[in-house]
Parts: sequence; structure tokens; C-alpha cells
Amino acid sequence: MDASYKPEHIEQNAREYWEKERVFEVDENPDKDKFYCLTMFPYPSGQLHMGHVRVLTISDVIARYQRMQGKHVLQPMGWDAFGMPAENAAIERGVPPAKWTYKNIDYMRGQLKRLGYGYDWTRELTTCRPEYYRWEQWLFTKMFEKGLVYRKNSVVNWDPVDQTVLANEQVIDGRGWRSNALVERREIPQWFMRITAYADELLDELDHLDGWPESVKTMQRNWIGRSEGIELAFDVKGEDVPLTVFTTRPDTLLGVTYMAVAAEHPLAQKTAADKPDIAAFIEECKRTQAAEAMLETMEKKGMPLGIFAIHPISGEEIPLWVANFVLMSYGTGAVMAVPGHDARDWEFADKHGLPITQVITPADGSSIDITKGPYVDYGIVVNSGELDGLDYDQALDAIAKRFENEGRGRRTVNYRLRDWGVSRQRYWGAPIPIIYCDDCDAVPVPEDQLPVVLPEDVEFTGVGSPLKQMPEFYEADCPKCGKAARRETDTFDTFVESSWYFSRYACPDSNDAMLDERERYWMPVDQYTGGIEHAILHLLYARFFQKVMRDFGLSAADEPFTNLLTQGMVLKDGAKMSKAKGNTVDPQELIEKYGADTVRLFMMSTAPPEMSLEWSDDGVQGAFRFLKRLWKSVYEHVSAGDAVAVEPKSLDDKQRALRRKTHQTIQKVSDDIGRRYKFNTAVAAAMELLNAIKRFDDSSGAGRSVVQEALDAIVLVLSPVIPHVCHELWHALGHESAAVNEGWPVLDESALAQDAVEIIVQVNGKLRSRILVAADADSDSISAQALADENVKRFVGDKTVRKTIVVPGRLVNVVV
RNA sequence: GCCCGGGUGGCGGAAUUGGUAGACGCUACGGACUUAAAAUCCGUUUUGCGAAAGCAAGUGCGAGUUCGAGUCUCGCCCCGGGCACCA
Repeated sequence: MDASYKPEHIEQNAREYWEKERVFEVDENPDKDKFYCLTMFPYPSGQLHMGHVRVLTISDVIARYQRMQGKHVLQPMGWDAFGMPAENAAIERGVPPAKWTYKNIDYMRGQLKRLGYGYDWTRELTTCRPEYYRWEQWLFTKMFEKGLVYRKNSVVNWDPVDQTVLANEQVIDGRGWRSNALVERREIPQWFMRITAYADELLDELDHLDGWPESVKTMQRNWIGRSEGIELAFDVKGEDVPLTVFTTRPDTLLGVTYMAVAAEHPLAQKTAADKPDIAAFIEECKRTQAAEAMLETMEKKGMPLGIFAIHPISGEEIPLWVANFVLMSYGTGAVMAVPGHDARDWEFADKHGLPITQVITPADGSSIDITKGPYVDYGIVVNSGELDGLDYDQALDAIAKRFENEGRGRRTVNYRLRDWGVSRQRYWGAPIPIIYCDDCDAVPVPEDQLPVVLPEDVEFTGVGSPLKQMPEFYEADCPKCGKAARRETDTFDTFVESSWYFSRYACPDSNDAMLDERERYWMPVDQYTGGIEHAILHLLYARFFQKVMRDFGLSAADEPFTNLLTQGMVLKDGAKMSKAKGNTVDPQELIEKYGADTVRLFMMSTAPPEMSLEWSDDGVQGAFRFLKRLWKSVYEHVSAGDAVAVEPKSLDDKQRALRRKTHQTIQKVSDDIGRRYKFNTAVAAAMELLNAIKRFDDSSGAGRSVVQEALDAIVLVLSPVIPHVCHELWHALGHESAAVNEGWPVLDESALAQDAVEIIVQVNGKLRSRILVAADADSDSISAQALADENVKRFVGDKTVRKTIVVPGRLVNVVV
């Protein structure tokens, strides 16, 4: 054994062993207990960043730990290879997106190998390959047949100068990032997947996802936003078609003092034809971004249309406004406003001098002043004629019955969740397999003509998609009638690829089907790990796809991910590390300087996985120092010769104390890694044990035996975190086997036993003393011993002891 | 604006079920070794008072529940994530 720690050499040895022995390549063995451990696959942006290293290390620690528990572990890796950065690189550097992407993948694959992750590389996936995306094109055509996809108009950010659709990210302060032109909202036809058909199941199944964090489930529940209410029609004076609105608060119906419609609403459009000021306002409404956060925070503006609706109960005339905060794509494009009991309506009414009336009063009888602000809680109906005195449920019931009888409305369930728009007007994505025929309309590409291959050798200018300039791509025959037709040039949202890749890892080479019987062995994923930023969109789309695949008979699983761990972001200067912000730290430098184990150890010991991790260059040194100390301790131990096996009965007090520490450490690390996923405290516990070994000065045979046991334990419990050095140290400690194939160390309960324990004594809740009591002492003797303590006596003085609270093994609290 | 997190020493964090606040690590400072530096080792490191024993204060702010609150409840402030075309 070398006297000093030389990571480069050690790490190469370990990697070569794992590769040569193919230890991470797994098949479908029905006799073994499978464990599918997965991280959200990376986008090949160029080089790994710290966020990747963090999530990949977390997952690798879990995978290696489960392996040591005897599980048959699958940990695959692949590339989420379509996306905007490849197009941006193409614009900036003139490199075709495909070439850029493949180059990045090659480089990043090397980095992953260098970090020692235990992947089954035979299953590597790359989503920009036709053999991958052909199956999502296939699924899309099946969904088309089932009516799960459809085409409708929806809003995009339009850059009028670059003549391009912009992502929300590419709009900065309402202007195009490259052209600096004011961005407009524009409606174009796009393809949608009917995720709302699964809204109830997606919502209800959350209750059974016990392995998911509550915060993520809550976010998804709120996102789906199921609400029960009433859809009702208001007649409009001088119009044949009534105005339909949805409300969750029919109890406030008599408080409606105005209504508002979207700029794109037919009533607004019609009015604009005669009134130039309305037309100008509608134009102004278009000059905003499509993002919801923008709509919610911008100044609420509106204009009266001069049209009136008739209140269905009071018969009063209600003014109709056009407003910038009402969206045509949301519900019916019209809302009823109850300024007395809704915050946004109140603000708008207050600004425009619209009447505010109170129709709800608090149930507890307290009084409120509606002129000072809205009262939004449930209460008792007032000022509403025959509805007065009813509570929310009674009012809903009464109004629903009345309108259902009149044929004017109905009870209905509304969702905040909208159908998933999958069309992107971009080049670097999977082509949407549709052919447009003048006679047959939109026709899905037949199975035998799939995949629709994206041409990779293109010139990319950034103005529109190159596919639109390529007749060899878009010219096609109609699959139905054979007439000359035109291929769809839009591509899929990249969330489509990431919505099913987890299943494809089970059978990456399947040429005959999207998924085969191997999917049944590996799915669902037992442990899924990824960034909290994916809590809603990616995870909801993946759950949706899983249910679609199940309903098509491709899978038996209802849910794709049994356990979910959402890791916090790696921040720098208080913000998410991202290329866009230019605040990334390159892990490569650190790996080259200190080795992979140091980087892995640093990431795992610095913060618990869920918490965001503020990057700092300090601390990597500390991890490296620990590895050097560990190396040195093993070296010094083995240099003194062989150690005999521990004989627990013949140990003295100090030897027994070190052995207790060893087994306490095994217990703590098992719990921290296996149950709590708190790798930072697991590492801290192992460090404490090493510190105890260093303080332990005993070269007797029995002394060396407990040191050997302690070092064996440290090496095994840390081997998931720092696998390379542990591979080497395990051999150095005299073991023939490879650490990667070892079982997890076994806890000896008897080693934990203690004769006496220290407990604290409080007087009135304040710490006053510590006493040593027998481990099996009863409450009475503990409180007697506590009251006899000098400092306790000082604080009790001549006051009467009112009671003493004894928490066995922890504390005594004397109350005076 | 709405939804979800977070806020504890100089710093990252620990405190698992309401029971010793600050484990472990970093930084800084002092010391040993060295011609010197690096590396390594030893010590100190929440603040205030004190020679020490010890005492007082202290977990973003303000209230509350409790024998006891970093942990639970209510009201605020600040920071981060998401908001449907970044991935």
C-alpha cells in the first residue's frame, strides 16, 4: 500500500475493475428483487455543471447502497438531446444542432465515466435519434386515433422583426432578445394532448403516492386546480347569443356589478369595428407576453364596451368591459365580477369607479366594511332577496337548481389545468407526424412510414425553422388519398421525449415496439431523483404519459415513479446556476485537481439533498483532507501487521467504547442513507468515527481488532459516496473481495449497550446541570439524584418543587 | 399576483417524535514541525460579563400554546423555485 493518497491512479484502477467485470450491467432476473434507480436525464449542454454532479451523485449513492442491501439495481443514463440551446449554438457558431449535440454528448459521457457513476451503459438513450423518437411519433398517431390529440388555435410570443415564435425565456421586458422588437401575442393553430381527460386520475392518484414529498403533491394538486362550480348564461341586451361564465362562488351572484371579456372575445371584436378607441385598446392588449406571471402582475386595464348583460336573477343591467387580464384561452373568455368578494375584482372596481356591493357577511356575526377591501371568505348570503340567510352550500344548491330548471346553467367541474400544447415552431425537435391534405385535412403518418426523420445536415439562420425551406422534407403524399400534400413542419415540445424515456431504458433496443415485456420487469421506477424545478411540468406530463401507455396496453403501471427525491438547486450568488445567467462552476477543474471522490464527497457532505446549495469554493479542500486522513489511518493500521477478529467479551472499557461508536455509526449511516436520504449527516457520522479512531491509542491485539472493525465499517458505509478510494482501501484492509460486491455492514445491537447515561437537569426549563445515571434507573431515583445536585439546589432554593418531569435517557425538568 | 420551499455562529450546515441549540466541515486566529513555505499535527472559535465555576442573551420579526418551542399555531418581512415555449 502506498503511504500517500493518490486519487488519479486509484480512481482509474477502480473504474477499470468495474468496467472489466461489467458490475453495473443488469438483465431481467426474475429471482432477484429489482431496484430501478433513476435521475432526470441531462440536457447535453456542453459540460456537466454542479447541478448535474449533485443529482447524479445522490442517485449513485442510493443505487450503490441498495446494491449492498442485495437488490438487483438498474441505473441507466441517457440524453435529453433536443432543445433550444442547440439552435442558439447553431446561430452563434454556425454549427448544425445535431453535430453540436453529439459532440457535447461524447464529452459529457467521458465526464460521467470519470465521476465513477454506476451506470449500465449498454442502455444509453439519445432522444434525438430516430430510433428513439419514432416511438413517440407512433404514440402520437395512436393518440390521434383515440381522440387524445387535437388541433386548436393558441397564443404564442411573436417577434415581428425576426418573424419567429419566441420562448417566454427569450422575451426580455416585453421585447425579443435578439431583435429587441416589441413582442406580440399571436394566435396560431397548434397540436394539443388531452391531459385534462386524465385530470381526475392525476389528482386522485396523488393521495396514493406515499413516496413523494408533500410539497410536490400539493403543487400538482394546485396546478390541476379542480374546482366545482356553476356555469351559467347571462343574456346580453341586443344579442342573440348569451354570455357564458364559470363561477366557483355562485353564492355571490347578486354581487355581480360588471362583467369582463377578453380582447379576442367576439363581443369585443364586434364592438371594436365601430369604436376606434376599443380597437386601439384591443391592439394594446396584444402587445403583452403570453406568460401567466406577466398577466398577473401587469397593470389591470379595461374599457367599457357600452354593451349590457341582464342579471339572471335581479334583471338589472350589468356593464360589459373588455379587460387585459381576461384570456380567451381560459374557460369561456368571459368572467363575472364580484368586487365585494374578490380581490382582483375589487381593485379593478375601485380604480374605475364601479359599484361594490356586499352580499356575504361573516358567519360569526362580525361586521365588515366592504368599501375598505373585499371580504373573500365564505359566510352567509345577504342583500340577495330570497337567497338571504343561506350559507355557501345552500346557496350553490338553490342557484344550481333554479338555473338547471331554466336551462340557463349547470353544475360543473372546472380545472385550472389546460391541455398540453405540444407544437413548437422550431427545427431541433422530433417532427410531428402529420400530413396536411387539401381534401383529407390533417392525416397522421401511417406506422409503416415512421419515423419521420429530422434532417440533421441543415443550415440554421435563426429566422424561422429550416424545415419550412426544405421541400424534400415537407413535400409528401397524402396517406389517405395519395394526392400531393404537405408535411407538418412543427416539432414536439421536448417534454414529450422526457415523458416516457424512463420506460424505454428497460428495452432500449426494441425495434418492433415502443416497449416490450422487459418493461414489466423494471417499471415502475423505484427511486426517481431530480431538481425541484421539475415538480410540476415534467412530472405531471410523465404521469400523464404513463397512464396513456397503460391504457394502450404498453404498461401495467399506473404511476411511473414510486419514490421521488427532489434535490434543491445549486445556487451561485443566490441564483440558480445556469448557462443563461453565466454563473456556472465547471466541475472538471475540481475533478482534475482532487479526483472524483473529493468532488462526490464535497457535494454529499455540504447540504442535505432537498435544500438548495449555495456554491462556495471553500470546503472542497476539507473533503480532500478527509480522504487523506482516512488513507493515512488505514495505512498506519495495516503497516503494523494483521489484526485478529474482535472478541467482544474480552474488551476493556475504552475498546468497548470505540466498538460502540463503530456500531452507532453503522446504525446512524444506515438510517441516514436508507431512510432519511441525509447524506451530509451520514458523512459527518463517519468522520466522527475516524476522529475517534485517531484519538484511540492502543496497539494491543484487542485494540487493533476494534480498530480494524472500525476501519472496515467506515470503508463500507462510505463506499457508496466515495467508491474509488473505498475499492482500494478495502483491499488494503486485507479483503480479497471487491467492495462493490460487499454486503452492507451488520449492526451488532449488543455493542450499543451502555451501563450509565448522562442526562441533563433543567430547573423551570433552563439547563442547570448534567448527571450520570444508571441506564436502567427508574424515574424516582433519577429525580432524587437530580434534586441532590448542587447547582440544582442553588436554583430551587427554598421554593416548593411543584413537579418534576422525567424523560428517560434524556432529561429531568424541575418546576418550582 | 398566485402556488411551493427556505431563513440557525464569520460560512455550509446539525439538532430524526416538542426535550442539552451550534454535531461534522470550512474560514480565521494561536501554537508545534520546518532554514522557509506548503502539507501535517495540536488548540481556540455564537455574543456579553467573569480568573474560574458559572450567569445572561440568542435560531428572520411580532404575538401565542406548553413544565419546556429552532421544531407547533397566528400575523408579518426577506430570499429561492414554479407559473404552461429554458430544461
